[in-house]
Amino acid sequence: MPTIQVALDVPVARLFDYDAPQATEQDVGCRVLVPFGTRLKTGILWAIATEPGCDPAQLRPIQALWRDVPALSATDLALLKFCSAYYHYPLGTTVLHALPPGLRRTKGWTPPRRTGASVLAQDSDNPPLPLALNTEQLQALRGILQVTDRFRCHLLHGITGSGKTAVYLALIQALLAQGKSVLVLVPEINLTPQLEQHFQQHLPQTTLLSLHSGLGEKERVTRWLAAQEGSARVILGTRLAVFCPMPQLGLIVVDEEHETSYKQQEGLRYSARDVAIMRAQQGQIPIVLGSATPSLETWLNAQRGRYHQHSLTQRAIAGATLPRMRLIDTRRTALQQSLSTPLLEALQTQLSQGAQSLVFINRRGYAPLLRCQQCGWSCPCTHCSTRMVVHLRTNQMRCHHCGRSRPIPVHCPDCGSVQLDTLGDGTQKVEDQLRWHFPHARILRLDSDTLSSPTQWREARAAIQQRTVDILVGTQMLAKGHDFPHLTLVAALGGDQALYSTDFRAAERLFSQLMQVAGRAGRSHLAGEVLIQTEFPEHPLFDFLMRQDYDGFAQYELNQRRLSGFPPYMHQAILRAHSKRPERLETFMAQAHAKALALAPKPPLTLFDPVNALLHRRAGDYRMQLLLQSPRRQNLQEFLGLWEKTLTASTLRSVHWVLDVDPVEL
DNA sequence: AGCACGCCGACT
DNA sequence: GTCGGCGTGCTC
Repeated sequence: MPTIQVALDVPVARLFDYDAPQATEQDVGCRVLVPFGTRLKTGILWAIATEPGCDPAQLRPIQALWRDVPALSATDLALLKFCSAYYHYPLGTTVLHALPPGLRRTKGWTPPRRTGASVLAQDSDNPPLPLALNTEQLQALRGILQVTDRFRCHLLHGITGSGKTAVYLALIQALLAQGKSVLVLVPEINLTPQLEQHFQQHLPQTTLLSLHSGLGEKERVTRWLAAQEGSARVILGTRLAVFCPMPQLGLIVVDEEHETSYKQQEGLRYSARDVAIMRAQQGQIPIVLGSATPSLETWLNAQRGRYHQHSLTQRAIAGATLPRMRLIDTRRTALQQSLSTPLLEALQTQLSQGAQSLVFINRRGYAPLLRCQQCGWSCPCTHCSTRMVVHLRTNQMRCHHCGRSRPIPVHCPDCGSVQLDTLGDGTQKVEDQLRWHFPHARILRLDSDTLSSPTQWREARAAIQQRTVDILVGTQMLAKGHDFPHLTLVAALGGDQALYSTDFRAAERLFSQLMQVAGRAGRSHLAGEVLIQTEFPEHPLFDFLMRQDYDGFAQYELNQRRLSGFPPYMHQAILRAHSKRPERLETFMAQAHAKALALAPKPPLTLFDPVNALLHRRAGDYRMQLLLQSPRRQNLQEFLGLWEKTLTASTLRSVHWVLDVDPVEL
């Protein structure tokens, strides 16, 4: 009677054995329903075992073996096994969380009644548009297509508006013609509808589906299955799509590869970009990482020749040029609240010419701070070690970390003073200031408070395209990947707090963010202008930014990282722990530290002391962390393997912990 | 993670 | 006398 090993969604880093008389090798990768303790659980049949790895008396028979959907392939399972090992995360949890939630239920899969609704209507009246590529685009295309039958990692480094998407499309067409499927990853759910429509127009005969967390449960399973059985040939998805089974996969594209949203910040803390690279390596297929401002990790790999680099240095639309850049020193310029005179003048000129402008401020809400002038009280969140943000429109103070809200106080709860001031700017305050300065302008604010539904996005995009808006005010939601052909002025405010940050990646992020937002200006034949207000014009970052010199910036910043021993010259991992009970958390961290010391870490490996997280308390949880680093990845991985075992053995009740390998936030 | 079991305080 | 707190241990 065969015994099977089952991967289950339990935080125990081990497989569980069951009796399954009906199971064969063909069923490996199938879903099984098993009794677990007093309950039933859905698991994945991981392997057929010749003999049980536990006392045979403990074996229980499975409840059901589901062959209702295809089994995960050996390749799919291998990728998950790799992720579990690399991120030091329990195998069962890794495997189950890679499945869409609809396949994790303790019920079999019943397909929805209506079918085909998910597939875009294929418009056979419109022939595929014959793609016109410029010399650089063709060169990149040919370079990438040179070798498609084995692993190769390509960096497509193209300035904003250089037409990276057209290169992706041509690549997809070429791979589809070879009978292959393609996986395209994008950083944000907001980018999928646009790109999906664009791709579908150019690939009218191809079934193309998007895959992201915004879909309904049934829909997500339906699309996942379409990819798994091979009927969907192109999958366009957010980070979770990196685990989507695709039997004929011939190419992976990671658009905006530098985006931090590829990194999952809870549970299995994977980087979809890195998992995509591992997947391409396992499948022996090419992968293309695209960006105008590659991450320094990727850039260094390209410099070292590990990745093949292709550059697009020209804007794709003939006659389109890069925008003029201007820096405004806010210490030496008159400011009317947060807006400088040159900025107001530039906006006025735009308005009088009927031209469209964008004011970028990467902070939503009205103001980040409400402060009592008498006693300094500043509305701390009761559950987080942070202060609440003023949201004037809804008359709320809101915590951006736990989501709690309260009405805006009329007087200070500590001293009773009614002199409460707002400090700093958010999108709402800037919007108000602009309305005051330009009462006749049509102003549209775009941030996650106004753009929470796809409908709102669609309406906003339509308004921008049809030029019924003069000034857009928005956060980075606006900066990514959007093509606004009428936009000719971009003004960026308040990037300065990034330069006060203790995070060594702050400059890299600010540079890339400002390059992205600057890139929204003058993408078609209209010339663009970019104004950047800062208190620190002497920061070297701005020199490179003014020249839009990514290469120079990367070289400068890499040198800084090398000198100070930071990534990408160093590999890091963080033990992150949290608990409602601070004393237990401290005990756990002290023990974890002692255990790490007991493993006698040798020189290339550095072990730091446990410290409070930057946000020490979040939603009522106390948080601490412990950093480990080594210039050699293998060295770090080996140590983590040993340490992880001792941590698992001593897990204190009520303390939760994870290892974060290759963290992007400290 | 759930969910049992088990051992100590204030209530019908 | 028991209801219920959470501290501990197990799940094939």
